[in-house]
Amino acid sequence: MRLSQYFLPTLKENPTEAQIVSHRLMLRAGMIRQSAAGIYTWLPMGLRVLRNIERIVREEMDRAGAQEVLMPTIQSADLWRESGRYDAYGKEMLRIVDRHDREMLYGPTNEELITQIFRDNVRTYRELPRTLYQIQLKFRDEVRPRFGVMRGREFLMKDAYSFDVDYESAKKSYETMFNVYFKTFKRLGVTAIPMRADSGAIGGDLSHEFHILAETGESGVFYDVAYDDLMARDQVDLETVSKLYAATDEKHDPNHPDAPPPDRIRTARGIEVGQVFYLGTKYSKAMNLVLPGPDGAEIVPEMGCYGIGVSRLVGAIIEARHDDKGIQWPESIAPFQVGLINLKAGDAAVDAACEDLYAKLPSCLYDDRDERAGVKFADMDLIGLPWQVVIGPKGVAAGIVELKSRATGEKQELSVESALARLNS
RNA sequence: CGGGGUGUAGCUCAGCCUGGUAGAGCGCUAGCUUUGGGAGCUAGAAGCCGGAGGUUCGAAUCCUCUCGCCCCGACCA
Repeated sequence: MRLSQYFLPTLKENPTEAQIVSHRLMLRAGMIRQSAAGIYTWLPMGLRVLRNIERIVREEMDRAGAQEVLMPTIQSADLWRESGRYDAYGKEMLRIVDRHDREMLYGPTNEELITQIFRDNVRTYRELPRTLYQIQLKFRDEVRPRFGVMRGREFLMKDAYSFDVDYESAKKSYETMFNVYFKTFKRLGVTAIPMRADSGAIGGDLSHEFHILAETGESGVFYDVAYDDLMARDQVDLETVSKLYAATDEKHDPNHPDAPPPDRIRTARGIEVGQVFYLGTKYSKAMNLVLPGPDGAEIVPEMGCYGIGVSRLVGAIIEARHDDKGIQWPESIAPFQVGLINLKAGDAAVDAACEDLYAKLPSCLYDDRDERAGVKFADMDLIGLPWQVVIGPKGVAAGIVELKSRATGEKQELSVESALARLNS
């Protein structure tokens, strides 16, 4: 993509509406624009990141055997009356009346809908276990939206639902998802520690929250130092993790039987980006999801639900990865892998060298604008692509380009060939 | 939902107290000069001063109401 053609409205100054760093950077880097309190438009740069996160989430869910569906955002109130949540949910639920005076709502979550789908379309326990998921917009009418995309009212969420014949099987589904989360966050380039959690309004008992560690996190977290090693692994099992202590400030109890001695507790701040719940039969029972079981007797499937705040992750990852100049994207979700800076647009030799390299880089944002060098460096640092290639008249004359890592700031001068080899490896 | 702010040009803000008909910096447009870390000069364009009432000869400024947005708290992916 040529920057001269790209819709990328960057800002030099911080908009007053944004108070925290990820929100500021997302506005300044031209990723989002606010359209109403807690409601955002995703501009091309932001959308690329959002899609990349989605892609990784989707790949890991699919790999674990979950199947993607897409449920509507607007649902009928009657469905929610079946579970009793239409009245229980409160003002966070956005309620709508259609032209026929039917009561509708914009879904804040989807247990009811997915349970209905199962009830209406599954005939026997032999079809279990199944895990379905979707990546869809949700709406929760927060009293006080804030922190940009991290605490919006409209947000993009991956929500998954598992159905099993019994508790043992449900626990396996839970563990599978637990591992999916572990791998997903790892691929996203952040450390997300699973903490024992309350199950909140959704209900159930077995539950973990995944918190990304970031200095600006909303809640304080306390965890066993053993997590440092654990997080470096490729896979974890639930048994191991269940024994390790990790809690947010509201649940933290130094006297808890599992709590390690004080010198083995790490204190940090965290942003919740995912949660896994074992729901039991709360919804299946309430909504009369009943299947013929192995011995002919009826069974009520055991459910689990698993959420990842996809849009929130964009902000959360920025909170975890930035410096005073801008964002530092992990390669896995970067909107482009390389930013190519032409220091003298209009100079035949420099243009030719840039065009040549641009053609050979599959994921490259080429700053071909007629701007001063300082502007280009500043914008490139702000948007945070993992690699920068700088080409100017001096370098071209000497047959070299400069390669810079955004995250480490490390620069090296290389021939075009070795720069290409480095970037394409 | 309680408490506190704030709304003036695309962005950041001054002007308001003490009414007299709109300002700065950055950005934008054009020209010249510059050109390896957010350039300089010159000339421009750009605002129903959030909205509605009221007071007044006259309102960005004073009064009333209203809407938006932000912050703290309670609540949450």
